Amino acid sequence: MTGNKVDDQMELISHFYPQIYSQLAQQQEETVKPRRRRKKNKVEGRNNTSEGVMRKRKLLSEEQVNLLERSFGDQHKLETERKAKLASELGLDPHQVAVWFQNRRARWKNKKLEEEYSKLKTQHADTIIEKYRLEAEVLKMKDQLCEAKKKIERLLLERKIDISSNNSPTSSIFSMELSHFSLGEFGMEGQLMDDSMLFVADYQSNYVTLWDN
DNA sequence: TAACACTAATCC
DNA sequence: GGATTAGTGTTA
Repeated sequence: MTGNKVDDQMELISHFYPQIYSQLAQQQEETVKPRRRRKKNKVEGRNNTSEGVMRKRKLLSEEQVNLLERSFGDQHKLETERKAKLASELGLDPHQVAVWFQNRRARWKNKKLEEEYSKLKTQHADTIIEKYRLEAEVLKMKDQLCEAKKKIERLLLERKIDISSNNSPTSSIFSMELSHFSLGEFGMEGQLMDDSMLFVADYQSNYVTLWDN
């Protein structure tokens, strides 16, 4: 029952977190050894229960469980002294108290494991969402870059046309002004160094070569 | 020998 | 069928 759940969790971890999975798998390999199965309907040992006789499971009272829970809340480990004290307080066999603590620790561990797993699952989902958001942002920025390039090309074309058609002294001043241009809508400013090289400053004033023919 | 993992048996 | 109690084998 519990084993299958853990197997499912391991499968998911192996899918989403291969690195973590390999670590866990290694830990499991180191700790889990093959065990022999217990035969069915053979209750023996303590209380002189005879072979083949069905075991009667005695449910603990609410009061007993409450005290055990409080004690477990204080400390998960059960020392011999505390076990004897609890057993006498509850009117139980010290072995029963030990078994109860053993089972309680197992439940606590399972719960912790499930919590850890669901935390990992949430983190994974958040990471996927962030990945998609960043991918969309990259696409948007690529579009912006493409538009900026088009605009710059138009400006360069206009400049060339101006230079060739207007050879007056003012044309050089005009071209100087044109060599520095603004692409405010793209959050950029550009500086044309010559006909083939262009530098663009972004918001942080980091100059990058936009293209270099 | 206690703690643990696994399992069966039982209860609800 | 899930939760609980308890038996069994292994390990440190």
